Amino acid sequence: MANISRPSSVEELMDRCFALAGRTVGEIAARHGRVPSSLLHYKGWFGQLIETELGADAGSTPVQDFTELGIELKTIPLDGEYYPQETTFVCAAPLMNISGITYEGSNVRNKLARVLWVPFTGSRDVPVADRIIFTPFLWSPTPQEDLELRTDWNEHMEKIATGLVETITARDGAVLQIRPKAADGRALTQAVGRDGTIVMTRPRGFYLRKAFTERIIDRAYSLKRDPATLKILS
DNA sequence: AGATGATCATAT
DNA sequence: ATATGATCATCT
Repeated sequence: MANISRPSSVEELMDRCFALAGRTVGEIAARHGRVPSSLLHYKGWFGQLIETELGADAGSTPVQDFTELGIELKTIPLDGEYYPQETTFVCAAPLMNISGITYEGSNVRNKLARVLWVPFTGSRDVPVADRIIFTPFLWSPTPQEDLELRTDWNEHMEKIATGLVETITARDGAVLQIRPKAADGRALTQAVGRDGTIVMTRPRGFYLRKAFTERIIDRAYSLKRDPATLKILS
């Protein structure tokens, strides 16, 4: 596989995106090696494939995928009716040394400031190689969406700051939830405890609820779940 | 059926 | 262990 350079402009990045639109994963992956039959053991495979195709080179460093362009890349699987099939991981939830952190300066705000969404077929009954890449699009939170995110973020961080991490469940947060994010259930990390002490707990991450990303998809594609308008996806 | 909690791969 | 990339699968 030849290396693909970083796109030097948003236009160049989007041109590469449009070249992927409507094509199958099998076609795109042909020059990258074999396509897994299931994503069970390769959960991030598609995301990494698209990163490579678009010229992202951040690797596992903690920066945006396209730093110079200020853009974060997110692939999102859609089910048979074009609804998000999974929640979207945003970033790890800080559980220590959080005094002074504000929503404005948070990782959540930064990551979601400008996102390049790459929707694709997520249905498990469709072979990975046959899945379709829909038209990618750029998104930034509307003032309303930013407020929704801020509200949830503040609520979650207030609990974390006061030693209530363990009381947070995935049911909390209207659009932004907190769930475990680790290799397995044995992974532990430090967190603020009840009396300001340090306790060990499971690492957590911020995730966007499907109802939230569904609105984003709807807006981008002007979707009203009307079969007649679905063709624009491919 | 859909959401919550758990888990999978790789690099550093 | 933490960062990146996420989806799986059990439970309600």
